[in-house]
Amino acid sequence: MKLSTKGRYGLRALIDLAQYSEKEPVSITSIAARQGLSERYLEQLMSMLKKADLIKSIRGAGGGYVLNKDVKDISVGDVLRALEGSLEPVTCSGLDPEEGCEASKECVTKYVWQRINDSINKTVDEIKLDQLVEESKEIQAKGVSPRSEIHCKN
Amino acid sequence: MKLSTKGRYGLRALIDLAQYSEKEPVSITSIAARQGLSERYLEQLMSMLKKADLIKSIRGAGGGYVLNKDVKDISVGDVLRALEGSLEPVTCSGLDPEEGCEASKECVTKYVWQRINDSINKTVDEIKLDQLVEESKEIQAKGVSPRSEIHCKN
DNA sequence: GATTAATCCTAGTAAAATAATAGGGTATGA
DNA sequence: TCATACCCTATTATTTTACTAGGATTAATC
Repeated sequence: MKLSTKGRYGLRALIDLAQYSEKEPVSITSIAARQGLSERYLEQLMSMLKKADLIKSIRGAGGGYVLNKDVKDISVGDVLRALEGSLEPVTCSGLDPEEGCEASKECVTKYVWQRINDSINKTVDEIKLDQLVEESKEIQAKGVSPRSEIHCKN
Repeated sequence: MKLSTKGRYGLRALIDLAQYSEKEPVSITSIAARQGLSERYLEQLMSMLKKADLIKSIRGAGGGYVLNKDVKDISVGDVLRALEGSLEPVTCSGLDPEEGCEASKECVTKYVWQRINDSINKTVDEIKLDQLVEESKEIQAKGVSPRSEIHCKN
């Protein structure tokens, strides 16, 4: 039940982007440098966020990315689902009656998976990007490692 | 964010065990046959459930496993944590202030991981084994595939 | 128009985790 | 003594993850 680096790095990257893209587009290079991530890997994550219409890109010199929605209209759930795919704890749980596995009728555990799925989605959809950006600004205002060499692995 | 077969098979196995162990110990062989699981793999899962004190074993001929607690005192959370380890969505999230990663102070996302963790645990701890056993009996009473050849992969 | 700074797209690959399989040992009832 | 069952550890095949790499396209600037 672990998130992959896609979800972890991607959420951090998007918070960073939200924080720095108010005046001009933010390049992958700059996000990667601030967050201590591989540029090439981050590129792929940004591509996924773009496909999910959370960000848009400006190509060419001076280009980069900007948000495609207001920070308050992007939830952590939107971000994680874009990067991780469905957050369902199982793949063939028959949560969707159309796509359920063939043993769905006699499946006792499917309600368990359904409830876990619902609670995860509810939780991540309640948290919006603006809250996290605010928090990030506060932490930086307090002067905690403005140019930290320590990078979180999450 | 997927559960492994450990959690999925193990929960099913424990529901099966709870249902059939009222009169006598239930062997791995019989659970594996009913649930369509590998005996050898299931053996490892049962060992984990035993280490977590959820079940106890009776060795030798006629032996098998029985529950070590009342069905109403075993939660899905107990089972999944025994099999999957912590259900935290990240490993070094600094959720525990003692063990947190070194970038913990400046970590914006840790509250997100904390909230996901809390909601998952709350959900799985609310569901007790007795509910699932009841439901399983009902399904079987309705005559849904009493000796089904179709086995759920979850 | 050339250069440079960017995103874009696909493929490949090393490492880690997962899901089993396998072999042999120990206990116990008939 | 034999068959049935749990016990414990090691090995292995497969899958997934987390990158790395190459090269194409776009656009601003010199």
